[in-house]
Amino acid sequence: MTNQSAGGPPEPRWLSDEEQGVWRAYLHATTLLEDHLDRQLQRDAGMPHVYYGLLVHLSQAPRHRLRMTELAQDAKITRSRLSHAVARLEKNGWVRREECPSDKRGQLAVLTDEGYEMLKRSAPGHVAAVRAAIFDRLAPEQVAQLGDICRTIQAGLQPEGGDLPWTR
Amino acid sequence: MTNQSAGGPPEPRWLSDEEQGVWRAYLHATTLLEDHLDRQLQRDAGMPHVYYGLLVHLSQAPRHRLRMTELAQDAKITRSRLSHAVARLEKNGWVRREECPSDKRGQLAVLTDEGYEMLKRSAPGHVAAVRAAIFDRLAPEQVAQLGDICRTIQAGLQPEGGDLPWTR
DNA sequence: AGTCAATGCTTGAACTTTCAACGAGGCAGG
DNA sequence: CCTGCCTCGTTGAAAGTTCAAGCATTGACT
Repeated sequence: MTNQSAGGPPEPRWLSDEEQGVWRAYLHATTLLEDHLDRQLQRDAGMPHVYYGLLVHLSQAPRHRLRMTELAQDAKITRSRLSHAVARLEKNGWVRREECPSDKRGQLAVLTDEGYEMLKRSAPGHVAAVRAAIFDRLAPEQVAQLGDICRTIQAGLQPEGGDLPWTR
Repeated sequence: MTNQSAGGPPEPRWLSDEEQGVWRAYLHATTLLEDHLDRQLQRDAGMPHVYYGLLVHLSQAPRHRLRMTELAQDAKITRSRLSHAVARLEKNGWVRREECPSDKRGQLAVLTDEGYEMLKRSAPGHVAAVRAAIFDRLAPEQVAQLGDICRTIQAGLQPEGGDLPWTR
């Protein structure tokens, strides 16, 4: 009898006590982890976690290069943010820009050899940090559960229909 | 035979394929969600998600007031960040600072009536967004699983021993 | 070819976060 | 009371992010 009354604005469906608890735990866990990894990488690799992720994506791409827009999509960040980030990484000598042969508007972000070396140096420490924070703490079922949960959430937020908001 | 060889540095324990997949899914889900909620709140409440969280914490505190350090701990952010944030929220008229009667160094962050009203206005929309992204998509067992997982991760990252890094 | 909307990426300004340094007050020991 | 150290919270500058606007190219339509 508490929802869906007639007159005014619909009573919002509040979170149950359990849901509130889960939401709080989620927020705390994710902010603590983000923070932790950001610090770890800032210390050991001289860049924030997002930037590191960009290098990782490039290192996994065919010739260590990716169109800007594609990289932005892969990393789930805006093109604007990527532009600034690549500018910074370029100053560090870890990434280089190249013109796209097939589209004169396009740019390719290319992982330099130096960037690749840096990645090889810092990867073990980073993996260890991720492992220590997550995979060494969770039971195998939990890892699988986390995967399913994240994939579900992700799917709900992805504008899968093709109406990409990466134009932002 | 791939780990723990004798000579050089210990071969790092890389992530298995499944672990990599889960980690990727985690990163994507959390960044998309953060992004989504940040935008939702920026649009509907004129502030980022973290700032909204501060108001929520204050609204749940005894007399709508909290010591700065305590608020920072609750929200899992640094005191410096909080200082800047409160300055901004003060400009908006949603928070006010008060001297702490028992400790002259201390400051209390107080939620103003205006801030409380703003919270009441924007809460329904925010809850709806959280619900739409998470609780309406996950099965009840998954919600429980997510809670356990997050609490485990959180516990591993909390400097529970009393060596608080909130001094930062 | 000529037009016009859409795409690819960049830019600068405003805002937020981090980092290191600081001033002020508390607290303990002499 | 004085000294030295710790905690509370703030500050300014540097770094990162967002937002809206902008230029160049492309693609479709005529």
